[in-house]
Amino acid sequence: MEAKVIAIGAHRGGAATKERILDTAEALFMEHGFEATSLRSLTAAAGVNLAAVNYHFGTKEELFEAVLTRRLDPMNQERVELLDRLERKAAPDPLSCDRILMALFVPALRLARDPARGGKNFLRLLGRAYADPAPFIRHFLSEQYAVTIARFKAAFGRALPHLPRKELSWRLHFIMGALSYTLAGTDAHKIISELSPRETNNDEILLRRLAPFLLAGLNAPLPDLSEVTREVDGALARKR
Amino acid sequence: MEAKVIAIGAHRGGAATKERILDTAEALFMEHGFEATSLRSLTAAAGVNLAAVNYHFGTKEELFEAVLTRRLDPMNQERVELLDRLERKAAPDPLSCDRILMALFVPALRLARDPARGGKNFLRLLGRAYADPAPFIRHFLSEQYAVTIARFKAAFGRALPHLPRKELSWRLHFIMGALSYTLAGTDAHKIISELSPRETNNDEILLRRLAPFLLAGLNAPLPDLSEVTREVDGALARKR
DNA sequence: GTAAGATTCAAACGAACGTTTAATTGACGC
DNA sequence: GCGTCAATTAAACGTTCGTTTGAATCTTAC
Repeated sequence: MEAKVIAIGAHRGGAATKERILDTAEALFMEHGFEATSLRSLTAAAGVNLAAVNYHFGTKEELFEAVLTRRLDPMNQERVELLDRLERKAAPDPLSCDRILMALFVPALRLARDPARGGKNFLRLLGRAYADPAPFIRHFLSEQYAVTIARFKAAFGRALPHLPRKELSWRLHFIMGALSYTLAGTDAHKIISELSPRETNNDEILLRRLAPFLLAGLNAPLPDLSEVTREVDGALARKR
Repeated sequence: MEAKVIAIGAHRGGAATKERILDTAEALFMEHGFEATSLRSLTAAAGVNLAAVNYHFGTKEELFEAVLTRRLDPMNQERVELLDRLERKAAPDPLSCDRILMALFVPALRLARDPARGGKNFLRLLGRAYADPAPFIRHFLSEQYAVTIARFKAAFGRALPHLPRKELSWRLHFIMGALSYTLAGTDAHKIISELSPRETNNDEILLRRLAPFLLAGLNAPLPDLSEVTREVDGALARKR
């Protein structure tokens, strides 16, 4: 009898407008970024009053954080739970890299597939947020991800015992880069080449292409840092 | 006798203020992004009049494009020239992947090393620009890169004849993602883990770590797309 | 039915934005 | 020395921004 009260029209249960704001914000922040999205266009698109954002969320920044938290918290929780489950199943052997990657990708796929949870929009927004220079976004994301990333890093460390921890940190960084860049790409693909929209919009095919690529990168031979400047300098000297 | 006239003070040769604007814009756009950088703070930091930007560059967007073009054009030209030279040296054999990657990285390294050409600032700005949702930036970058990317894609295609062209397109996309994300990361590293500033600021070590990672990814086995939904669905079903 | 509280609304706030204008300044060829 | 033109300057343009306000409206419990 509570859910029945919540209707489409205004003035009927504040939760409706609050969610309409979140949904619209998710789409507009994804499309134009944080700075370029005005509260006026946002509230107009959501069909709510201009003051509604400040009333329900406080400030524009807090709205942005609410948009991220709504999807990110459950997704990261799923990731860790899946990782735990897979690790228990593999015990006492350490979990293999490809299964760890799966624990990282599958919850993201679940989210991308579920239109009720924002579908593809949110992953794109997340990818964009990673590259946003705004300090409050960076702080927020690093806090949100700290625990999850540490957990996955430990798992990768067990799967790749020969890999120095510093090298592992870097490769995790590369993985997050390729992942967020790929997920963020709406028309970014155009920069690279002729990929049909049907290809670029299918997040599942995308991640199944990305996984082997990253897996091979994780198992790559260690870089030779002894002669750091030699060969490069050679190429440079040959130029001038 | 012409260079002598150009002095520090105002009113002496317009080229001075024009470059001071470009340098300052490079730094501020890198730090705060395009939207969040106001022409007022920019011109104040550069020590020039507010109207100077519009006078010399037309609009704020044209200024941004000028900032990018100044470094990007020579860098991409270097890349293609280096690629041509290496290919001629390897002929009639096709150039190996690691050398193609070198042709991609070395000019970027040269730029990052040269303080007179903006140093590290510009690569960070470029990485950020790749993820910026502003349409004019995306159009600009895709036009700027179209020729260069196509040239490198052809080279990779010869080095990896067994790789389907579509798969190659994706892997090039992943490479650009890891590259731009890595270069863009000022404090983005904090999200991942404990990497000392000395590590994160040394672009040379960075790229020498990135190269083997990407090289392995390029040579990864083909993804199995036949059972696209099977295993993933299994993991999903196990969840609920 | 009415009081209390939550929500919506129109309107306005002051500040900051990108851009334009008109006047001023300096350099340079004649 | 003077006219020409490029460059700089201070001021203002109109617009848009995020946020706040106080009244109006709806919901809910008694």
